[in-house]
Parts: sequence; structure tokens; C-alpha cells
Amino acid sequence: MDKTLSDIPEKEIKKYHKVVGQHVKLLRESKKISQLDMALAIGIKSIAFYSNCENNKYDKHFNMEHLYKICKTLGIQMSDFFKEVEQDFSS
Amino acid sequence: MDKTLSDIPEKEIKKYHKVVGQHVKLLRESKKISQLDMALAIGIKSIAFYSNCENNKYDKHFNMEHLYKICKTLGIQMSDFFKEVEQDFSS
DNA sequence: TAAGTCATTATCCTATAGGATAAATTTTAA
DNA sequence: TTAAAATTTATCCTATAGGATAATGACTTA
Repeated sequence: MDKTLSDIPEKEIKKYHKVVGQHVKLLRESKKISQLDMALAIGIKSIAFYSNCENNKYDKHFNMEHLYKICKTLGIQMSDFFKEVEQDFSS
Repeated sequence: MDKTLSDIPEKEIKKYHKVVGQHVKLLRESKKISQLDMALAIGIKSIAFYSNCENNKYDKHFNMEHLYKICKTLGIQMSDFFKEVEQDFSS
């Protein structure tokens, strides 16, 4: 799709995805959960794909469903997750 | 993908998508913005698709990029958006 | 009553997100 | 050190999310 009609730059979205991935990684590591365990918990069978989502490689990123399940697995609220993301994002 | 490996039920995700759509609609209407204007603001050229995302028809739903742009257009934080969604969701 | 927004339903198409696989690399612990 | 566990890189495939299109309906006001 041609996204140029929106005045919100693609770069900004990319950065957001990146910060989201970084934050998932941070939270996961702080709870001593392996990528494999987290991936399986949220129904992703490929650690490689999961890894790429965390690290924003090959344009892979988490979607709403992933994040919902990740937050639930971590025992936190989406709103709290995004609050932390926002702090990182604007810094 | 076979999502049965995750113990978080599909029904729950569907409901979440639904509440998200309803909330976007609520906020959009409260700001007197038409579907067309919002769709264009976030780079969606099809009001039909946008409408289906708001109403969760044909399994259409907003993704992270959509929601990021919607929140920015509405002038609110993602975290605040999701806080409201959570209140609706658990009720 | 017609014309003009605004929104919804329905169907179809395709670019790509989601995922599989394999191999390399890095980390950990024995 | 070495073996295993954990992570990352890279490439490829395909199911479907994202979107186009068209027709319908609902509401407004001229």
C-alpha cells in the first residue's frame, strides 16, 4: 500500500516497532524467560521468527495479538507496557 | 498457523480486537471526525476497510501501525488508549 | 424528491507478515 | 574445552491481513 498519503512518517513507525521489540526483550530477560519459552507461550513455533521480532530484523515485528499474549504471560497490562515504551520512544 | 499451542484462547484475542475497534470509534466520534478523514489520516484509502476494522467485520482489525497513527491523530498516548480499552475489556 | 455525505456489507485480490528451516554464532555451565 | 542451550542470521514459502471495489442503506438538508 502507498502510505505516503498519511503525514506520519514510515521512519517513526519503524522506530516504534523497534522500541516495542527492545522492551519485550528487556522484560522477558528480567523474568528469566527464554525466547523459546516465550515464543511457545504466545503460540509462535519458530524461535527464529520470535528473535527477529524482538530485534526488528528483516522487518519482522510483533503485532497486537503477540503483544497481548506477551503482556499476559509477563503478568502486566498493555497500558503499562506502552507507558514504558513511550518513555523510551521519546528519549 | 496453529495457535492451539498457546493456552491463551483465540476467543480472548477476538474480543480484544473488538473492544479496540469500538474504542477507536468512540474516540473518533467524540472528536467529530468522519471515518473517511481518519482513514486518510492514517494512510488507509479504503473507508470500507476502515469501517470493517472499527466494527470487526470479516475478521478485520487494526494493527499496531494503525493504532499508533490513530492515537497520534487523536492526540492521545497509546498507553492511555489501552488503559481505556482494559476497563472495557474486563467489564 | 433528489442529491450528497457517511457508513456498512460483501466479495475479491495480492503484498507481505508470519512462519519454517537450516546453519552460524554466542553464551552458559560441566 | 567442550557440549549444550540460547540466540541470531539468512533464505524461502504461503496463508492471510490489508486493501480495492462496488453496491446498499441510512441520514441530512435543499
